[in-house]
Amino acid sequence: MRSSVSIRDVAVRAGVSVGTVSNVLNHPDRVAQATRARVLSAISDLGFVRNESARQLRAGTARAIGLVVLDVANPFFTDVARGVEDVASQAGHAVILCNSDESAQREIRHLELLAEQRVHGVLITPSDPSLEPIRRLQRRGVSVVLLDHPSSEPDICSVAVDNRTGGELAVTHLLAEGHQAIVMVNGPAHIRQGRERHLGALDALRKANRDSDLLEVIEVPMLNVAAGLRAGERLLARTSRPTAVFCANDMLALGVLQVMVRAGVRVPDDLAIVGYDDIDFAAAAAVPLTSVRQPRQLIGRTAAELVIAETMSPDEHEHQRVVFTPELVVRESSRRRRRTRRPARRVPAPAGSEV
Amino acid sequence: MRSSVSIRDVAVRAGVSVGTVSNVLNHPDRVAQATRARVLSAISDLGFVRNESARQLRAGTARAIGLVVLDVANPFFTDVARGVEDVASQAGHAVILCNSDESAQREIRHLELLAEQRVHGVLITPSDPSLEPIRRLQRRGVSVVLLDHPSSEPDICSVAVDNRTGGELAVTHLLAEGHQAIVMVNGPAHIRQGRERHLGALDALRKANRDSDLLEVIEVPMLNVAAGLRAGERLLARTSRPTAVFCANDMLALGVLQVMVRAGVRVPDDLAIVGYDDIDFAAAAAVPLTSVRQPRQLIGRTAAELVIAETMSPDEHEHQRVVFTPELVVRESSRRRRRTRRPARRVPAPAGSEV
DNA sequence: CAATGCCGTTGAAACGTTCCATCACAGGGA
DNA sequence: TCCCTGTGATGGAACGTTTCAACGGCATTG
Repeated sequence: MRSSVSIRDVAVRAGVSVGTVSNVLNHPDRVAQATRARVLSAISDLGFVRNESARQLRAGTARAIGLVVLDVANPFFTDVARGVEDVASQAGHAVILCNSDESAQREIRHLELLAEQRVHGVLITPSDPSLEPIRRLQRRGVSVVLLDHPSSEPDICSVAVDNRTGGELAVTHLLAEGHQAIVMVNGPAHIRQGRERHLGALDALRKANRDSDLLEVIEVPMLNVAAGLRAGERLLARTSRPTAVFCANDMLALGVLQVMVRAGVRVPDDLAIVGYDDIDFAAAAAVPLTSVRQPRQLIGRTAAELVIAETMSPDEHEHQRVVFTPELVVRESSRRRRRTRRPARRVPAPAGSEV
Repeated sequence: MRSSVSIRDVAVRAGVSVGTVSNVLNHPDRVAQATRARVLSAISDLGFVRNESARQLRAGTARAIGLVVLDVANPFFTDVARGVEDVASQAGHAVILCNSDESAQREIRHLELLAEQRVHGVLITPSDPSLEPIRRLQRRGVSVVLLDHPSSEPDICSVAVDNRTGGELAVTHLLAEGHQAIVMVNGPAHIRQGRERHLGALDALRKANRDSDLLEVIEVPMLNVAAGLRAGERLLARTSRPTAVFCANDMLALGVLQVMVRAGVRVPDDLAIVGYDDIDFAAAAAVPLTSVRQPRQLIGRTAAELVIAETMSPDEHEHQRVVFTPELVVRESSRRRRRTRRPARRVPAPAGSEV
């Protein structure tokens, strides 16, 4: 319990005024060497810890930034978070990590909370397509940077990766491998990333002069492994199966892959799979997963730098729209021509495996 | 910018005193229906958001609990975090998530920060074996619960899984599969979990009347995939290789597995691998990974409940030491007798595969 | 010697809440 | 008529900081 010790107690013990103690804490150069030493020893004697809420109340703003992501369990976001954290802690800011679970309602609650905390800025992957709660926050003077979501309007910073190009890369690759029936396993329609990746997939078809019917979409409610498993089971239960699946992220792809491997469906021979994000686990999957790589940490770093820059000088700040370009990483899960990975392996080539 | 609107502005607009506005916020029953309505509409007109630091300053404590983990990028911890978050948000608390990266120094910095924030309680997986920084926090009246770390002393709550039993389960299983040379890939010595899993492994040897030389230890600096990759390469470079590897967690195991698969080492025939934690990705690995399962979310939930209970009634609180029992999940990565998972597969059985 | 400038320190105001003792008022019972 | 009670509203104190104008003392300068 020890009713917590305040700056006043320290002042009494050191025989100085509270103002001086505060100066020792915040402007050590303003106070004489001897006094400073006295105050510091009083601080350590009493075990004084500055009360951040009081500091904040006076200062008007917290030394923290909020980070709202769709799902912390997704390694993509933890990597982004790592980038954010690096930059933020460099600048002396704490990071408050929130999970919206792709729910607009939870997003609103978290933003409310961050507003009450008077955070400096917020980095957010929006769940609510209207961006309305975010606007409200902005109107209150909080700098906001959209994460993994390009801004359509010019009055807000954003850091994103070109999802449309990513989707196009993935499907162009599958077409080049000769696939004629592709299913895209996508998240809920209000998740913009998925919508854009889908548009990119359609671009790929168009550019290859293929009919857009070639691509069918299966929508799942969440972007995690469990949803991937269910999608895989749905695919398995069908009478006519596609020859390739493009998943909106790696978690879904790993789920689908797991179902296929268990059911004895050969990947990629019977079914090719392409994921998105290239999380670390993609390379270690049952069949190493082809995926679209995004510069995860860099996204986080850039976003954090933007938000900090904006809070430093809100007036001359120019809103930026940073877009990174994704990159296709081809691995075994989508290679028609199978590499003889394991020396002992001598499997009769399935029909149609010649490219 | 809109210099933020305070409770006072609301009061003026609604034609009441600040006390009344505060009552509307905190004790709505105390204020008459009509007044309440007037105040509420003033609040929404002005877009008032309560200043949490002011509230906190007055109340003396934040509505938040801190969660310090070794590595957010480890799915084990994100699952634990999910459990914590569920319980905490139920109780109206925010969760401040910190990453110690297994570094005692970062741990200290984070605890310092949490102390400044006057959090209600802290859940922590300690990096610093001395627990000294944690003691300091306790002395200041913050409730602490050790996470994934049994407490040796009776004056602190802890929630853990019996690591020693887990280690024993893993190695007993490997011995039963006939392995004669086992390597344990372990994290740094100051990480208690790893030390205990190692002790359990030795228990298994003893109970089977085997010589303890049978188990060799490779120590790596971190418990992540990258470290696992390096460990795998070290193993690969050796002239005499073990027949089985037990990794201190799944991230390491996935790293080792990836190296082996790439190098054409057959798993489990040439090298069996057992991991620890049974993260979701373990089942989806190149060769589905045998692992020791821990009740991840439950650990988080229990710890959060304990810390909240302790902060509610610090005096009559009985410190508890909760220990869960782990469970071995056997998958293909350690099964001597290979199941014919893929119909096409007909691999000549390697010598000694008959159990 | 007076004026000036600098350094280190002080004391009080302010930040936005919550809490609490107090008060105004209306209605009911004696 | 007076007193009592209960309901709602009020005003100010308190929480622990930071900031800032003011001040005293000392050295320097004219």
